[in-house]
Amino acid sequence: MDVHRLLVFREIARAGSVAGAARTLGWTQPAVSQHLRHLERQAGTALVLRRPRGVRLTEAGEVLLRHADAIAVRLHAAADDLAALVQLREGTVRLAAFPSASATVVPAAMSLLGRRHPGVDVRLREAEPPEALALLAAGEADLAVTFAHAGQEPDEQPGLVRTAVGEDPVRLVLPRSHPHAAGGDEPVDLRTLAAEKWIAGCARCAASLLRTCREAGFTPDVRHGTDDYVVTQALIARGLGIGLLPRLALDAFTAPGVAVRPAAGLLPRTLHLVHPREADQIPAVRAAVRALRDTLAPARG
Amino acid sequence: MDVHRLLVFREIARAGSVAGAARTLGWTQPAVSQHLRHLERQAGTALVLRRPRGVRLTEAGEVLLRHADAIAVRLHAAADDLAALVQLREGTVRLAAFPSASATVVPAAMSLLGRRHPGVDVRLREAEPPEALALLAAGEADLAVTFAHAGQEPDEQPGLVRTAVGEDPVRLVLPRSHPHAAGGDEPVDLRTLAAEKWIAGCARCAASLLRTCREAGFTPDVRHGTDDYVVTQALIARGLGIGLLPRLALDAFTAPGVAVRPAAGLLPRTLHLVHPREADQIPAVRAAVRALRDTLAPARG
DNA sequence: GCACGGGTATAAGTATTCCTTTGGGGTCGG
DNA sequence: CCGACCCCAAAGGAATACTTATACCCGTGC
Repeated sequence: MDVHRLLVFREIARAGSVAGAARTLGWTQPAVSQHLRHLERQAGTALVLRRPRGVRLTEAGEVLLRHADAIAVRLHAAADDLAALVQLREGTVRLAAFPSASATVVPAAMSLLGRRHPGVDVRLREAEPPEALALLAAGEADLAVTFAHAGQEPDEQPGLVRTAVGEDPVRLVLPRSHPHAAGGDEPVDLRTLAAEKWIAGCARCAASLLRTCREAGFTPDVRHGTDDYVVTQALIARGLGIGLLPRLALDAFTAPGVAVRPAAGLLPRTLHLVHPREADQIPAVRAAVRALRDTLAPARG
Repeated sequence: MDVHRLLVFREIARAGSVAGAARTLGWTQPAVSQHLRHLERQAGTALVLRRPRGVRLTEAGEVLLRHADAIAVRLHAAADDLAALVQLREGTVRLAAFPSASATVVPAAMSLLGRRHPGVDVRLREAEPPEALALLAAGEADLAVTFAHAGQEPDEQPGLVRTAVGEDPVRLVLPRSHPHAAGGDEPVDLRTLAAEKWIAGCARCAASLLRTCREAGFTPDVRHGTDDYVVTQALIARGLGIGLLPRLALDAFTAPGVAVRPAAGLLPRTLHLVHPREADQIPAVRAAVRALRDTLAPARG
């Protein structure tokens, strides 16, 4: 049972004649006639009776017409649903982002996306970069916002594409009572901090800290470790150490008891958008990427 | 939105991979891959994400799959319904037949058809041949049982095909009190009846009566006219005239007060089945034709 | 009565679509 | 690292689809 022929048959029934169907289809009459013949052969029964002024459906033809109509309706519904997705009148993006982005640029981007495409639904899940990549690989997220510290090769996951969308500068964070707390925008010389106690972040942040200090000529005395930038700042405010934090984290939250200074030799981290290779063919994902990029562009540099 | 591609896509979704769909379809993998590519181009969005061990549907793919499933269901239903009609598990035949056939061979044929194909529904409508042809032409009947007297050209309706299926001999009907009432199977000589009063039937039957008598050398004195073979016999039984009736009418009903004799020179009428030209491509009609033919065959001659 | 205009079908030829073949890239598991 | 399996892209032959050309049938109107 050939579906195309069924739809041609539907036109015949609608027009009441083979020639009429040919006109509405923009074909010649024999083309439609052949379709009808093949369909009748497949069906094993006459579907129409040829009368002087056209054709008239047989019982089998009437039965077939009802099914053909139902199929045509479904086909239109499918096209409509797809159009809604393509034109971003609906759709869902499952987004994974690391905490400090989730608190700053991601909400801003979601808001922008919501203004541009009110029908698109975004579901955010907070995840550190490795977990975010795992979510993508497992098909549980469509798009991830990740970062990599300068000089660190980000793990390349097969099938995922990564695009850099901006840099997040890293700052020195000190207790307010620290001798270097004042000084404004003047870069601090890291070598003057060789004897400090340090607080490190996640594994890759800690590696970046070690590398930076080594290039400054010393090995830091790391006393504490935590992923959480609120915890980090609480420790620092109490004078339990000093640390490095990216600007996004400080934008999200800066504790009253700490001072933030730039320092020479601090390499920024790079922000990335990651998604499955063909996911940029998905309109909602593409729109989310655009919104994130547009939001992050001012943060660049 | 190409329906075939939609059904191929459905196989991809079912199999979970392009290669798997190709296996179930008996095609090569690139064939299926091209269908998918075209479908995605038409849709304007990715429908699947290519993963190491196959593909995974996107949101748009899931939406499309639901519609494709619905279409496939309808398609199977259409095939099933057609099969029921073709295999005569159901179907309707609208039959038109003239009165004496409707009382004799047609019920027998309907019974035979009902035994052969219990699912086929027959609707009988009694109609003299001209009306029966009009019903066929108007599409209100599928098959007609008609007759034509020997030597009469039946009206040829365009688009209808007529097949002779037997002959119905015509008999002389007399009052029981008539001098010729006795005599059994010995043919009566019509010329001995030139002085009788006659009762004629329908227009064409009357014409046949006139022709027969003329060939016998006289013009009949037609006193009464009626289509109805019961009325005809009532008149004859009362001695109001004599007449000719076909055997089918006498099979249906023979009045107690009449005698039936063969006569030399009485030409039989021919029974016909008439239907629209392609209606023999309709299984239920074909089955009804067979049943009628099988029932009429013994009546032949 | 016969040409005309509507409808139908069939036959043959050209186009197009479809599927296969071939070759190559990517990822997983031994 | 190789083999198995998945995917894609490009090119060619085969099948299908549509057109052209022709003929038939029926109702109508000159």
